[in-house]
Amino acid sequence: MQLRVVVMLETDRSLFMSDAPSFRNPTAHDVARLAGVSQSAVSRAFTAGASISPDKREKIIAAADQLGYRPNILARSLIQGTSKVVGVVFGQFENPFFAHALDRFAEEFAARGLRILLFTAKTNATVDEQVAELLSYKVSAVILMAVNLSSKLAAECARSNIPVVMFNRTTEEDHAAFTVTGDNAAGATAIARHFLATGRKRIAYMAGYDDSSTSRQREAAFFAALADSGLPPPRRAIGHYSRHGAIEATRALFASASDQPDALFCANDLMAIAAIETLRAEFGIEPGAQCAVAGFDDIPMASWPSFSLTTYSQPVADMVARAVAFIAGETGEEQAVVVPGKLIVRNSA
Amino acid sequence: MQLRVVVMLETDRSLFMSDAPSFRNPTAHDVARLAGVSQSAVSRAFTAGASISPDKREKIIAAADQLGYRPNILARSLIQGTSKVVGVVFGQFENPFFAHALDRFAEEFAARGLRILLFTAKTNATVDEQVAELLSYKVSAVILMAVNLSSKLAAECARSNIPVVMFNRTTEEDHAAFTVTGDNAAGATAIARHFLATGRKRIAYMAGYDDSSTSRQREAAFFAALADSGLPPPRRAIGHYSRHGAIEATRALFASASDQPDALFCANDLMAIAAIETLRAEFGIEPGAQCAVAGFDDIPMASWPSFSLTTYSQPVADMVARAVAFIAGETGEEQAVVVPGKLIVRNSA
DNA sequence: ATTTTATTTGCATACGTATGCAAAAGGAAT
DNA sequence: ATTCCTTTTGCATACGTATGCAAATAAAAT
Repeated sequence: MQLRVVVMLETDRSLFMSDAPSFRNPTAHDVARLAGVSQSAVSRAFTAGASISPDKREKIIAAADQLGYRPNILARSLIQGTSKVVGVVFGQFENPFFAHALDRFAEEFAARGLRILLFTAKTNATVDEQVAELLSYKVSAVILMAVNLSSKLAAECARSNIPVVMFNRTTEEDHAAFTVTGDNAAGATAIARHFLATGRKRIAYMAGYDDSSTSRQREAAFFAALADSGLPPPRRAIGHYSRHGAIEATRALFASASDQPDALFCANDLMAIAAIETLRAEFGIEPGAQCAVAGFDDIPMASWPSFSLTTYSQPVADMVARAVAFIAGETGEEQAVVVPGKLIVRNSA
Repeated sequence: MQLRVVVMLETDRSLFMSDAPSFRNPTAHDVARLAGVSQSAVSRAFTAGASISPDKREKIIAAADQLGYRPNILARSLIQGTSKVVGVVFGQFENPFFAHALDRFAEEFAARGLRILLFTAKTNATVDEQVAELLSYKVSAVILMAVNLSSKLAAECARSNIPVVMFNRTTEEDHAAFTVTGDNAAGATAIARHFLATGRKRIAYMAGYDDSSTSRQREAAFFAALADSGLPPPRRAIGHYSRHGAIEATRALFASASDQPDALFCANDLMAIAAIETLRAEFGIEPGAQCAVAGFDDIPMASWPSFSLTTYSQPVADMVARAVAFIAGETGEEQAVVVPGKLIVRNSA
């Protein structure tokens, strides 16, 4: 009677064990044993273009299916010294422009058998850490979306032969990274001319961040175009590329009831839309007539009837395609690609 | 003299090597050699809580810095049989609800030293492939956002001891996955009661997908609540959880000028906002008065003045926290978590 | 000074796959 | 039948790290 109890305990434990963390996935050796071949053959059966006879491959695949075998990508990457993974450092979830770009990247990468290892960085300070860790993963490329990388880490990437792409940002350092942006100068100039052509005089600019190349380039070209026409430098506020920041910036710009701007160029659409809503809700200003509002990006929301935002487009799909082409080595020597967009005039200006 | 030349050639070659594609990153062995210790010691110096004296660790870290050494995570994961990576399968980039959730996941994971391997799946058919590949990466968990997994693959994950979380979806199969959702039934019921309390009679429902548990649950509860009050089953259209689909669905529901609904419940906010805009732009209907519109999620956009959408909230941060807690093993035996939200009444209904 | 105990260290091996190399097998050509 | 060429196959090793184990060292207790 007592023995019986002991046996039950034993059984119980072994059942537990097979369910427990110690479960071992089948390896290429297991498959090889079952199929009566060598481990090398199994490896070749799962490697496109490897030298193996069709019938043997078939036999191996059958054995693999039976065991539920699946090659361990970590082991493969360890040998090959590189993984089919691209590191993406992402900052701005709030902005649909980047969400869309991430979506496009995912799709383009998938078509090339690449995966995305996603890192998020709220501050530029953390970007370096993230990229450093990406190196440990032997990623085959790094994409920085709307964040800046220190030249120290850019150099480290270069040393490890890992291409770095800055998406929608540029860098002063030469050869630190491949950059792909929209045409910030042309876009800002087009917006400025449009404002001037429609008789705007009291013009304001809402920046993103002061340390963002994108915002600085748009600002510089915008200011220059206005100066060319003899206008004074526009009033200016910083919206931090966020809705919340843009609302505050709008309040600041329009606080003085006696001297409100009659045109506002925001460094991106997200902020421009926030400005439009704030003007309507808090100042009773309907954008388009009394005050023109323009953005940058042409995110899908810009065309929604509620906003009908005049903006300069950044062709996300093209930009992503250029970045991916660079990573795939399908491109020349150029280090900075500028993808042209176009002025899209809607009701807001 | 000649020896000297040879030495220079040697130097030259090694310099060349370090620049060329075949550049080899320093390994733990290199660091060990430089620091005069064993490779094991290097490994221990980089492993928290490992047995190593403080001064030796210091010496090793110094040598590592000098060489630019960084542990190869692939090798580590290979030995340990698991990587600090969580696979996320993501479908809906268009919907800010999921973008926000992804952001929260990224942050919670980062705090626990976990990384995200991102897969996108436009169709449910591809989800199985993606998850299968995730298994090859020895991820420590799988998160499915707004997609369904076949029970076959769920079983395979279970066999490999990889926890699976379905975010904002449920499954009929027992123990196939941990599911975390908002309170679809309570939410839909609350919306229905709100419609009834405000005297709505010709009520319509816009579904997401027919095979989405979320949409089905909301629909069932909504229909049941209306039936309880003796109303006929609402008119119904499918919006595919997309803006485009929702616009078409709205047109279909309001096509007959003689018999337009006076209330519309959309399975999520994204569609509800599209409906609001379509009603305004194409039917001259201002939501709130002539026709009530309600959504589900309470995405940030719902509170924007342009929409002021009545909705039932899904607390993203809580939902994500529950999912992460499950993965981290900080939770009990429950298989399905329902996080309550609340009815948020704004101007649209 | 000696024993006991705790801590640190290196050795050796394992993780699961890819791949250079040489042997074997299969075909083609003579 | 023999040679030659092509394809297939297995052996052995390497990738870079973690870890059990025993030896060595340090610290504590007697």
